[in-house]
Amino acid sequence: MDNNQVQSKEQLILAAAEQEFLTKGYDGARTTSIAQAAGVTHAMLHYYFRTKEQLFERIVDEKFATMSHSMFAIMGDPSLPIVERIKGGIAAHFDFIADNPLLPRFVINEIVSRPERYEVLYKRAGIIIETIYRDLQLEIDRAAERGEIEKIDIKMLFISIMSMNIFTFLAYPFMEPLMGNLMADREQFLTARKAENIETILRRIKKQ
Amino acid sequence: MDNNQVQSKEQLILAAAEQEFLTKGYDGARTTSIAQAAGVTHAMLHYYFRTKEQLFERIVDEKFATMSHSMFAIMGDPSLPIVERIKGGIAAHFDFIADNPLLPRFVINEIVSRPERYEVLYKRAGIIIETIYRDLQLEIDRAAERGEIEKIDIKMLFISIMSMNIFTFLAYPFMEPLMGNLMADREQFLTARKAENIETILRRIKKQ
DNA sequence: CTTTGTATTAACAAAATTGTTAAACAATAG
DNA sequence: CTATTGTTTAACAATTTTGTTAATACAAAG
Repeated sequence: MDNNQVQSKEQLILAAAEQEFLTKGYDGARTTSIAQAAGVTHAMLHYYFRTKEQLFERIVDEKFATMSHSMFAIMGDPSLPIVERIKGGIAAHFDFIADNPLLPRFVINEIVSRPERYEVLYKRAGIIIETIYRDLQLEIDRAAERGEIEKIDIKMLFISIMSMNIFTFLAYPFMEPLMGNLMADREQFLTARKAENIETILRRIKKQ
Repeated sequence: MDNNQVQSKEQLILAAAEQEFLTKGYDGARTTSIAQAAGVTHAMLHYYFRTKEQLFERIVDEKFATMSHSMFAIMGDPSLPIVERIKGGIAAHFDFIADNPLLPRFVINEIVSRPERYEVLYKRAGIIIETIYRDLQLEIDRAAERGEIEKIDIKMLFISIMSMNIFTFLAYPFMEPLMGNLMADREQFLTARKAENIETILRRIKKQ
C-alpha cells in the first residue's frame, strides 16, 4: 500500500469531511457529498468511519484541540515585559485564527447545538484555564501596583481580545459587503484590523 | 374566526418556527418538530406556508430587518455631543442584542451558507450605510480637529463596537463554562460587560 | 338551507439520506 | 500457490423528512 506517495482514501475522506463540516455544519453536511469530494464511493466512507457521527467526531476532536491551542496563544511569551507580552499574545491569537478562519463559527455552533456533549471536556478546561489565568492576573496586578498599567480583570481583557480577533473572521462574510472599500482587499484589511485590535487593547490597559 | 383572542394557528407556527430556526438553523430544523411545538399537525404547516423554504424566508426577512435595526442603534442620538453619542450608541446596540441574543449567530450562519441569496439586499444596504457613515465620520473629524478625541476611521470603530457587543452573546455558551465565577450570574456579567465595552471604546477615542 | 371557501385531519407518496451486505478484487504472508 | 486479510463496488434496505391529497368539518353568505 502506498500510504505516503498518494494520500490514502482515509486521508482523502477526512480532508473532504473537514471542509464539509466546517462550512456546512453537522446538519448541513452530506456523507454522499463528502465521499464525492474525496473521490470515493460513499460505501467507502462508511467502511472507514462506520457512521457520519463517528466521522464527525474525528473532526470535532481535532478542531476543539486547535481551538484550545489558539486560546493559549493569547497568553503570550512569559519572559517579556507585561505590555509586550500582551501585545504579542494578541498578535499570535489573531494569526492563529487567521490560519483557521472557519474554526470559531464551527466550535460555537457545535457548543450551542449539543452543550451536554462537552460538559466533561469543559469542566476540565475550565479548571486548567483558572489556574493559568491566576498567574497572569498576579503579574498584571504587580505591574498595576508599579503604576505601569491600569488594574484590570484578566478574564475581561481576554474576552475583549477574543471578541475583537474572532469577530473579525466570524463576521467577515457578513461585514465585507457592507463596508465598501475598507474590506475590499482582504490581506490589507486584516493587517489594519490586527493593528487596530492591538491598539484598542493597549489603550485599555494604559495608565492614564 | 378569533384572530386576537387566541393566537391563530399561523401565528403559533411562526412563533415555533422562529424558535426552531434560530436555535438549530435551516438544516437542523424539522418541520415536524416545528408543527409539534406549535401544537398543530404538520399538514397544517404546509397548508399555511407551502414549504419549509417559504416558512424559513418569513423568519429570515424579519430577522434581517431586526439585525439592520440593531446596527442603526450604534449611531446613537445625533443631538448629543460626540462622546456621549457614541457612549449611548454602544449601550443601545448592546441592549438590542441582549434582547435578541440568538440573532447574530443566525444571521452570520445564513450569510455564510447562502451568500448569493443576499447579494442584492446587501448591495443596497452597503450604499445606505456608506452615506450614513459619511456624516458621522465628518462629525468625528471635526471633533478630532477641535482636539476632543483622537482621529479614527468610523468603520473601524463600528467593527470594534460590534465585535465586543455581539461576541458577548455569540460566544456566551462557549465562554461561560470556561470563565469560572465571572459569568455565573448572567445579569451581573452582562452589566459588567456592557460597561467594559463602553470603557474600552471610549479609551480608544480618548485624546492622549 | 345550500353553496362556497377556508380549515383540518389522516393517510399516503416521493425524495433524500444514511447505512448494510454480498460478492469481487487486490495484496500479502506462509 | 493459496489462504487470509483487508479494500472496493454496486445494489439494496431502512429511515427520516418533506410535501400532497382526498375526505371531512365548519363558518359565512346568499
